[in-house]
Amino acid sequence: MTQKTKILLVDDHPLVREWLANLINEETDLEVCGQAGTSQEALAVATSLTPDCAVVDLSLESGSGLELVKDIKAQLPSVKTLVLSMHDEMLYAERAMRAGAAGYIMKREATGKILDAIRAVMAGGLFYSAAVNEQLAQKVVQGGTANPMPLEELSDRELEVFNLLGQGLSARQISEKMNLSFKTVHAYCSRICEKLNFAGINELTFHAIRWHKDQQPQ
Amino acid sequence: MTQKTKILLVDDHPLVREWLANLINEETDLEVCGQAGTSQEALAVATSLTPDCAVVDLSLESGSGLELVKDIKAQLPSVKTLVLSMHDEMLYAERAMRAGAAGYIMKREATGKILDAIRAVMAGGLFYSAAVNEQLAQKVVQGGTANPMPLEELSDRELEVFNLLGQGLSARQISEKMNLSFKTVHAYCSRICEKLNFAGINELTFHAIRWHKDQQPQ
DNA sequence: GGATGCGTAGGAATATTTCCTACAAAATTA
DNA sequence: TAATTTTGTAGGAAATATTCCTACGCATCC
Repeated sequence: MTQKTKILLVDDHPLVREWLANLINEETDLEVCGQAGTSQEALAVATSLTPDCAVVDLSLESGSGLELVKDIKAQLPSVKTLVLSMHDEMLYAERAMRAGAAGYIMKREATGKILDAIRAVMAGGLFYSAAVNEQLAQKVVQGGTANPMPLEELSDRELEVFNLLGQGLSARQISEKMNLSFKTVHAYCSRICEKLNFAGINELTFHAIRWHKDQQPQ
Repeated sequence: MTQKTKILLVDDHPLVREWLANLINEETDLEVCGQAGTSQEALAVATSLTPDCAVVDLSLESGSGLELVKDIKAQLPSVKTLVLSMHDEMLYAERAMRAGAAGYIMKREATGKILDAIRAVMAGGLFYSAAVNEQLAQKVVQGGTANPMPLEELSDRELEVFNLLGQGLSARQISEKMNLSFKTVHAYCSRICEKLNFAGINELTFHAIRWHKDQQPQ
């Protein structure tokens, strides 16, 4: 063996960091070269230690883990990033992917997965766990890049409805506001669901509300 | 030393469980006697192994951690329960306390705290971390300030439904997840609407989703 | 030792959602 | 330009969901 793979751990739970460090340091080909609890710390440490791989928890207290992933990608493109998350929804997996993460695993998953994932990304691959992949496969747009919510594909009216849904209006209220038959609004909803790959109005509304909230700065 | 304190770990993240097990087993006076990832498992294991203390994660995937705490209290009153939570708010600390937990600590907190907490509850005491205590004190001091969404008024089950709603689940899905008739879930929804002054499930869901989003640091 | 709150749930009347179908105008593509 | 797809619009029927009521045992609170 020439050199161990140097890993930087970024997680604001000391517990998780310690546990991971332990796990990793028991491997002969991997070693933890540094730890950080915040994004700022992480960037500083990463710059000075030049790890091969950064394992980043998405839900950092100060600033978003996603931003950190982006920053690492921008400032230290040679560092592979593996995202650890406690969210099992796609929402984050997709965002992580777009942010430039080479892998995404959930804390719920088995221990060994993490080591596998590190090795997979170090081998130049991507590691997205099975559950994520399944869902992702259905959402892949042509060209290989997965787009989390291709709102650009919505027509003007569809987007209008989407936006109104995000404000908490019901389909009926929207139809009144837009002076349309509620049948029309439902037709829009169906089309939006198709385009965005949602199962029904429930899922649609959920994402619309979250999206709408993201739009508002604060 | 006569006997090590036997501890049962209940958390649906294998990572956290392993980490905790490691941490605990390094102590001379403590030992992990069993682990569980679900409420059902936890109750079964607890019954057969009769641990001295159960460390329970509040946010179990199947069923609520609060319910588990109550069940343990009811069926195995000799088992001390220590609640681990990733929520830093009072909302859950208070409920945990009332459900019969002897302690409440947040995953964010330092490692050593957990061991301290276990020893504290085994010594017959209560362990609620500093932050919780402070907030409790403040709450006692400043009496009635107008609260836009008085979630404290919700009962445990109502809050559970509110939270699930915020995750984007429909009433039906919630009824399945909680193993209740959907009628019951609807009854909860009505009561929540009354207490929170919402017009219907639409408004309720809207606020639940936004609230839920605020809870996640992201 | 009633009154109130909680967890649970059934019935009936409405309202909403889903799934289809339809068609003219506009846009895109062959 | 002719053919095809996307938009904006909406109706019908069947499946579901929501609302509003009622109910009942158990806890807890005054």
